[in-house]
Amino acid sequence: MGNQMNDKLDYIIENLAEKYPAPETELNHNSPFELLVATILSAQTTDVQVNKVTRELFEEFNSPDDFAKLNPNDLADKIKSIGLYRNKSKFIVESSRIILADFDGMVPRSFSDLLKLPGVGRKTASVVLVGAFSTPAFPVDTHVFRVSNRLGLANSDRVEEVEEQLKDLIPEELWADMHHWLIFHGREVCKARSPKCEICQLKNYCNYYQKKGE
DNA sequence: AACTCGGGGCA
DNA sequence: TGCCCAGAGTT
Repeated sequence: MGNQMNDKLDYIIENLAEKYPAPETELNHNSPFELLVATILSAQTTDVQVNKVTRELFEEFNSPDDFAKLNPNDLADKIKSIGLYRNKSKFIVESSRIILADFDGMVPRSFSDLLKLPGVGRKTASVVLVGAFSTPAFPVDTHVFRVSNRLGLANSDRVEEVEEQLKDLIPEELWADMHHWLIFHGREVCKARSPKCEICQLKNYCNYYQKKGE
């Protein structure tokens, strides 16, 4: 049983070496703050639109100081194309104010402090820790959650548990690569609604695929 | 635990 | 043109 898991993990790790396209969906950023904003904007939002909107925003504004001065309604007008824009505008302005008031104008570098910012949950906090501060973390978004459960790398309906199970299973030096791979695989193959099991190299290791065949 | 926020993309 | 997709906060 543990052996099956090891075989499966080994197989996936070997396939990591096989190149998968660099995620152009990766949130680009020139500063921790820009990554924070981009990640808040990305919630519940499929894709590259976020990079475009973020670039436009940061041509005009740069620092928490700039954003803290904004009227959330004005910011909302600039980010309409990504949806949920009223919430996200409020989150970004309010987070900027908290960063100025409580964190010396610097994006906090700890998980617990990041969670104090509105619009920042465990997924967003983890993305910032990894992307801005090279701090080991394992962001569990819906791709990671779904793919891990289907493949049997994790088994839980709770995000926190999936995160713990993955961290226990995967050697820390592989967290980043595994994370990229899970997201890529979730987007391109192991899709939420119509997974392309026929082309999946891992179907023979997959709980979901086997259950489907029964 | 269920509901809300909102658009873009694709069948 | 309607259905599907993706997190965090609130009730």
